[in-house]
Amino acid sequence: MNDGMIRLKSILKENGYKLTPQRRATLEVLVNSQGEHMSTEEIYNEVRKAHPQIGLATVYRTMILLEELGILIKHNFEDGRYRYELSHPDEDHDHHHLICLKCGQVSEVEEDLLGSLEEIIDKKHGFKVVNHKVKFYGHCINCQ
Amino acid sequence: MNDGMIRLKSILKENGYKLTPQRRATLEVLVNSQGEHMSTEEIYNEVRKAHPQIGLATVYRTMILLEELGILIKHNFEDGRYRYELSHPDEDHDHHHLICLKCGQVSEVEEDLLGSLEEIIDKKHGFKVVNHKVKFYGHCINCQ
DNA sequence: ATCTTTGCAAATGCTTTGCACATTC
DNA sequence: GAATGTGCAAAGCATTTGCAAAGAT
Repeated sequence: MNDGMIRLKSILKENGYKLTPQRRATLEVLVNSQGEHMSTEEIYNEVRKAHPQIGLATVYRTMILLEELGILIKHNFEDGRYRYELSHPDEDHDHHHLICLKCGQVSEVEEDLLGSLEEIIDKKHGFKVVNHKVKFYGHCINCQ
Repeated sequence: MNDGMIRLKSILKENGYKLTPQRRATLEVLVNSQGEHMSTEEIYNEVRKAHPQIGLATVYRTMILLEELGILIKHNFEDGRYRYELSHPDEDHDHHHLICLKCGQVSEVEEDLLGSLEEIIDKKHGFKVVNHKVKFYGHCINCQ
């Protein structure tokens, strides 16, 4: 068990959950697919390769759990299913996504740069921002 | 028929669609609920008051059509259904939304202020932004 | 022993579709 | 009268749930 898995296991334990073989297999798929945004069914199909008797409902339940614990970020790219990615423990806010309107490719942006906007939102609306989800739609470098 | 409805009718006509009584009733509900974010079923229930024999499928089909024409903006607030609002013809980008994590209230922000971020995205990624969807999660003024 | 987790199948709930009829140009 | 739009009921499909069995502490 590597460092990352030890960290995840302790998050589960702190919250009263166990690192079962099913959950571990699911986490391993997620760790090995960093940068992708997999749907629950895609994850299930991967997990099954290592763990053939697992049930789809278990993977669904695992996704819900991991999202509640902040281990996963849940995305909606409007294709009829939710997609997930591991959250980065050192990022305090979710990163932004670029979605190409032609080819559908999803890529990521590290820059945050919403500080000044969030300050204005606090001053004008009295709203304290905890997190944000930002998607940019447009044309990627290959599709212009 | 007021100015707004005339504009909407001409958008439909330009694209080869008719302003049927069902579509008009649906648009009227949307015009009269500006600032809200209604689900298709909620809209259907309103439309039925004026137009009792309308079918739910017709409203669903109307939402798809109006979104394709850019008349409606489709939102996902993670409550299991899509919600819609009229797009403002003078806004070139969708406005941002503030979502309270406690009470669920959704409010709107006029400020855009993503110009510099979009410039960086163009320079670094060669990605040409056409539109964006920005949601801020946090605590509204009443829930702090 | 008790509490948690799983697998299976069935249920749920939003949305879409097939089709016959109505309406519009 | 050809194309477009509608209403209804049925189908689709991602996700959730009930429940009995299995596993962990």
